Amino acid sequence: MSRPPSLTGTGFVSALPETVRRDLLARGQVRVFQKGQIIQQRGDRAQEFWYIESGSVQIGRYAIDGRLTLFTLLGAGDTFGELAFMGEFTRTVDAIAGTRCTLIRIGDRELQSLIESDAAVTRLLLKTMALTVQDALNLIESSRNLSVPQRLAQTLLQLCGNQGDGAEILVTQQDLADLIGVSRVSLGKALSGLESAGSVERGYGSVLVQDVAALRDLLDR
Amino acid sequence: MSRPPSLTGTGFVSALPETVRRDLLARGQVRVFQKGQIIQQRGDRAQEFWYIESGSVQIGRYAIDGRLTLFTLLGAGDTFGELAFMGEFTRTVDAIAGTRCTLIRIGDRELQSLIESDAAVTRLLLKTMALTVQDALNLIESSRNLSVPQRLAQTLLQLCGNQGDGAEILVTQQDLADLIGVSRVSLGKALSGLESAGSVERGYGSVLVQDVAALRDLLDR
DNA sequence: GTGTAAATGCTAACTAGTTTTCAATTGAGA
DNA sequence: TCTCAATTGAAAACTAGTTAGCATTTACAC
Repeated sequence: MSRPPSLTGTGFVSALPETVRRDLLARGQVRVFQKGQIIQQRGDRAQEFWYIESGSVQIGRYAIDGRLTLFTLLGAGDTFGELAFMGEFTRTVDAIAGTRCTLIRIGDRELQSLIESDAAVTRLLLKTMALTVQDALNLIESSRNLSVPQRLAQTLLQLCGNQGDGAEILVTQQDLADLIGVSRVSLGKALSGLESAGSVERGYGSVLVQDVAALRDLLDR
Repeated sequence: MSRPPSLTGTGFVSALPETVRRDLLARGQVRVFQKGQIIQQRGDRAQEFWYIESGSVQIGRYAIDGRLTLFTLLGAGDTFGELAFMGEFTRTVDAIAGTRCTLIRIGDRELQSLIESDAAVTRLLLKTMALTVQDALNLIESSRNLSVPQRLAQTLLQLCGNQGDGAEILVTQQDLADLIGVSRVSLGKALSGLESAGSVERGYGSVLVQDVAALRDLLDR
C-alpha cells in the first residue's frame, strides 16, 4: 500500500555491477534513522556517503528563518552524499529522514578504494553526476516556464516513478509545496484542480495518482 | 573597457596543470563564431567539447515558442560541452555565440586519452562537475527565495567576477532577464532601482557596476 | 474512547510579477 | 549623414502567486 517516494535514479550504487555493489554494501555499516532525524547538515565534513536501503530521505536546505528549500526526495536504492566528497567541500545540503529509514553508511576509504579498483566505476560516477546536472537544469527550466499545476503534475509523475495508475505517494502537501517551491495554499489549489479533473485523489499525508496519462497530458501544453 | 561576462569557473581546463593544458589546447582546432551563431544544439551528438579563448557564449534552451531559458553566460577560460560527453547522452542545451568568439574544439578522442593518461584529471573532472551541481542548486535556491532585485544583484556580482567597482558588463537587459528568469519589464524596474541607489549605471547593451559592496549588502537581507 | 499534534481546507487581502503596447534612444552600416 | 534595427523606458491592465488566519479533519499515543 505504501511506496517510498523517489525522484531520479540518483544512485550510482544501483548502477554498479551486482557483485561490486554487494561487496561495497557489505563493507558499509547499517544505520537506522527515525523520522525527522538529521542525517547530515550543511557544513559537516564529508567523510562518507549513504545508500538508502528502505524509507525516504529529504534533501534540501533549511534556512535560519525556517524556510525550507527541498531539492529532492530520495527512496530505496538511491544514494546521496557523494557529491561533497567528489567536490572536496563540506556538505552543502541538509539530509533529513522523511520516514523511519535504514541507510548504509559507506566511508570515504571504501569509496576511494572502489574508485581506484576499477576505471569503469569512475566512468559511472561521472555519468551519474552528469545526469544530476541535467536534472537540476530541467528543474530550473520547469520552474521558469511551467505553471504550478504543471509542475505539480510533473513532480507527481516523478514520485510515482514507473508505477501506473493507483500509485499512492506518501508525502504531505507541505512537503510537495517545498519541493515545487510554492506556498501550501497554491499547492492545495493545484491539487484540488487535479482532483476535480479526476487525475488524483487527496489523502491525509498522501496523494493517490489515478490517471497518469492525464498528468502527462497536462505537460504537453 | 569591455570584459567578457563569465559565471562560475566552469572550466576544468583552466584548472589543469599548465603543461597539460597547453598540450591539450594545442591538439584542438581553433574555430571562430560570429555573434548569434549556433555552436551546438539540443539533440546533437556529443563528439567534442569547447574551450573559450575569447568572447562569450550563451548556454540555455530555446523553446519552440521562442522563449529562452538562459542557464549561464560563459567567457574566456571557460569550458562547455563536456557534460553530454560524460553522461553519454546527446546535447541537452543550446550554445550560442553571445559575441564574436574564438573557441578551441577538443574532440572526444583527445578528452578520452587525457582521462586515461592521468587519474588526477578524472579527479579534477569529478570535482568541477560537483561544483556545477552546487551552482545549479544555488541557482534554484536563489530563484525560490530571493526577490528580483536580489537575484539581479547576485547575477551582476557573478558577471563582474573579481573586478571591483567600475566593471562594465556587456549584456543586454533582455539577456539579463532571460538569465534571471523574469520579464524584461521586471528586470528594468529592478535595474532602475539599483541605479537610483547608486549601485549601478545603465548603458546601452551594458551595465556599469559602481558599488560592489552595496550589491553584496542587498543579498544579506 | 480521549486528548493532542499534525495535516488539510478555505477565505480574504495583498503583492510581485506578467503581458501588451508604444515611444524614445542608441549605434552601426550604407 | 541618413537610415534602420536593436535596445531601452514607461504606463496600464491583468494574473498568479503570497501571507495570514482560522476552522476542520485525521491519526496516533495514552
